[in-house]
Amino acid sequence: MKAAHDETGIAAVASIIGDRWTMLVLRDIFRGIRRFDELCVDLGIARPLLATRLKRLVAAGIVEKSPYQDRPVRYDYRLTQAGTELSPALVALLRWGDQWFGDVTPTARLVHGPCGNEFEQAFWCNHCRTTFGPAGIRSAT
Amino acid sequence: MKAAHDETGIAAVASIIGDRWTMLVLRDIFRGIRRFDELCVDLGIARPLLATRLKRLVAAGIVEKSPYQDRPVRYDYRLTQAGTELSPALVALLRWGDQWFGDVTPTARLVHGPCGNEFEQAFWCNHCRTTFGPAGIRSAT
DNA sequence: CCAGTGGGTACGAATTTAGAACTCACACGT
DNA sequence: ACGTGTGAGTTCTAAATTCGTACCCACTGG
Repeated sequence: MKAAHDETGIAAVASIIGDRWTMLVLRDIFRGIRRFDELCVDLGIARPLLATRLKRLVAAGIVEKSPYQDRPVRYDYRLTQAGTELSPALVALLRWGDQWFGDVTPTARLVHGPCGNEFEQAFWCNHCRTTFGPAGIRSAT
Repeated sequence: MKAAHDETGIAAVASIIGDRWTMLVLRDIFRGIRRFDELCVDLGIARPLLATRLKRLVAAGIVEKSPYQDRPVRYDYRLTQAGTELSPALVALLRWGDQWFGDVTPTARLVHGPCGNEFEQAFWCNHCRTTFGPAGIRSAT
């Protein structure tokens, strides 16, 4: 893990969620699955791997571990603000995955909290006052 | 690589971009770096790894390899439609990474093609006719 | 005709991953 | 008081991946 030199944003992102499980763990926490064993079962991940993934996410400040009861002390994992703000990315990945690689069942149904309806995701140009899709992007060196 | 059973969208996504390099490769292609050697140098990735990553991406239908000259035949790699439609996710990840983990230099400046200005990314609820951020999302089981 | 460039392969060494089994603390039923 | 169950992990080993160096091939320009 030498990822400490070229910390250009995505490099950091890649070093955090760049493995086969972390993204899935995040999706599950995002979906409301918060307990160690539940995650373990739902993902079919081996326990040691889940443990290291969670530890890494906690260290990165993306999820936090908090006790949800004492007398046996039990913890759950929930998103921090940084974690919550990952949702645009998660949503985009999720939809893209469902669109191009999903078989039948969509991964999760996400809705607009206040009204309960499905929503879209788009780019918005403040200058042109218009929304646009992937094709409208250009990279300005 | 057993990822063929629970193909629930992100599982597929995770099995494709779920390693430390693929996302970075994608970012670079997205940014306009298209040739093997350029990618190799820009990323600091070992050649064999880049080769397998590219092969995987081609197999997944995300990038395609096309000759940009013959007499020596030389190829470049460019995004397919599926690849292009990954951009919302890439943009979201990129911005999130820059915001929470970037040092100073943003990864890339992306602008709205027609006007050249920076843009935003948001969720849009068609029912409420309003845009909203991460906090407005709820998972409907 | 031979050094240089672009685009890769082949092959071990080092690191990760996967999974089964084990631990520990407490709670509950009897 | 005793055994069983549960949540949340840790330890240990074999198998798979990753990395890096070194090598190969086609072609071209001098």
